[in-house]
Amino acid sequence: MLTSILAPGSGINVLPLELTFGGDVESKPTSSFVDGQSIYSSGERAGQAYRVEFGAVRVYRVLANGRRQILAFHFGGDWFGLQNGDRHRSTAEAIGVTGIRSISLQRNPYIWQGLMPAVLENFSSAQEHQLVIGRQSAIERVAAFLAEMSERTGGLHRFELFMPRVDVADYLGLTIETVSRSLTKLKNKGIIRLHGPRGIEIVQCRALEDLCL
Amino acid sequence: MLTSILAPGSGINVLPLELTFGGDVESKPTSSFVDGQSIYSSGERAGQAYRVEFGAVRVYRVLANGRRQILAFHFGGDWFGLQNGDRHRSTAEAIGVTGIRSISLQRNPYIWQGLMPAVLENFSSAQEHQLVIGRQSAIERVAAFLAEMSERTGGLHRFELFMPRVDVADYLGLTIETVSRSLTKLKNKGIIRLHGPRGIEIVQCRALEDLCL
DNA sequence: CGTGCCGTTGACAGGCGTCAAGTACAGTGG
DNA sequence: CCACTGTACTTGACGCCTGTCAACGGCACG
Repeated sequence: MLTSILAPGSGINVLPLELTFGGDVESKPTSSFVDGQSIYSSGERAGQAYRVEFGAVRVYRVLANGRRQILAFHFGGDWFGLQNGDRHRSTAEAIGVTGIRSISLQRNPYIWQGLMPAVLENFSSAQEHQLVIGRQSAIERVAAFLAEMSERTGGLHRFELFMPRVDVADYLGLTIETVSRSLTKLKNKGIIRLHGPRGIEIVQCRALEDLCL
Repeated sequence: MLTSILAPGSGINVLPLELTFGGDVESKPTSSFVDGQSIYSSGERAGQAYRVEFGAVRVYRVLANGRRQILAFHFGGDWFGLQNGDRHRSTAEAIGVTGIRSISLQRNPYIWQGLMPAVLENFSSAQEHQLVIGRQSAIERVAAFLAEMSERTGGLHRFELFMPRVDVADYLGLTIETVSRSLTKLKNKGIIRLHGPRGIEIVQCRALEDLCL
C-alpha cells in the first residue's frame, strides 16, 4: 500500500539516499566499523537514522540474566536504528568490516516521511520473525533462516553466512548446539550441503521452503 | 526521538484522530464488530488505517500446518493494519464487541506522516515481543504477558483478561495447557490471585516484574 | 438435565537445553 | 617448521521443560 505512494516500483530495501530525499539531506560520510564494533548501544540517546553501505549489522537486546536476542540482521541498503522514544533500547554492532551512513533526525526532521517505507519494512520483518521463533521447531527455524539469507543475498543457492553460529542461535531463539545439529540434519537429508563452517549450498530449494511452512 | 517532533508530551497510543490530523480527514464513522468477526483477512487488499475505539483486536498469522501466532493485541486508541505491500499478510479479528474506525490511505495519502508514531509503536511492541517468545521460559512469558496487560489497562493491579486462553497461548508461543499451568504456578507462589477464568490480580508486583527479567 | 465450550490437572513422551569432549583451523612465538 | 593456544564448530550423553493426549470440573445455553 505504501510502496505505491512513496516508492513506486522500487524495492523498499534498496532505496538510495539520493532517490529518497532528493539529495539535499545533511548526511555524514560513510564511516567504517570493525567486526563487533558498536554502532549504537542500549541506553544511548537516539536521533540518527542509519543505513548499511556494505557489510552487515546485528541489532540485539540482552535480558537481565544475560540471554541475548538478536532482533534483526541488516545488510547493504537496509535502514535501521529508527524508533520512538529518545533512547535506544537495543544495541547495533557491525558484523565484519562494515560501512554505515547516518543522518541526524534532529537536523532533518522532515525526512521521517521518507523513512516510512524503511520503518514498515523493519516492522514487517519483525512480524515475520515472530512466527518463526513463536511457532516453528528448531529445524524449521534454521530452514527459514537459510531461506531468508539466501533471499537476502540475491536468491543465490550458494552463499557464505556473515555471522557465527552464536548469532544464528540468538537470532532464532536456540542454542548453538541445536543450530549445529539442525544444520547436520538438513545436510543428512540432502537438502543442503555445507562448505566449511560458513558456506551454505541449498540443494533442494523446494524441500527447504516446505520446511518453512 | 519521534515523539518530541510529532507528538510532544503525549502517549503515542492515545492520539485522538483529531489531534493527529487536525480533523480534516475523511474518516468513516465507527463500525461495530462482534466477537471473532474479521476486520481484515490475510490476502485481502490493504489500504486502510484502523483504530480501536473500544473493545480489543487480535492480529495473527496462520502457518500452513495450522499453527497460529498472534502478532499483537490492540486496545482502545491503538492504530493497526499499517503495512507495506498492497495485500494483508495477517488477519485482524475483534475480541468481544469492538468499535473500529478506519481511514482510507488512498484518499488521504498525506496522513502517512501522522501515522509514523503509531507505526513505530507497533514496531517497538513487535521487537519487545521477540524477546519474550525468543528467550523466555513459559512462566516468564506468562508473567511478562500479565505485566503487559496490567500496564495497558492503565496500570491496574486487578483486571480482566479480554481474551481466552488459546489467544494468550498463541500470543506467547505456548499451548493452553502450559499457560494454565504457569498461571497456577504464579498463583501458588503468591504472586498473583485468580478470580475466575479471566480475572487477574497482581499481588506481588515486584516479584512479577523480576520474572520478566 | 443434556450438550458444548472453556479451563485445569495429570501422565507421558519427545525436543531442546546443558554439560562435556573432541575436531578443525588460524594466529603466535619459539 | 612446528608446538602451543584460543576460537569456532560439531557431536554425544543426559535431564528438564513443554507439547501431546486424556480426563475432569465449571458454566452457559437450549
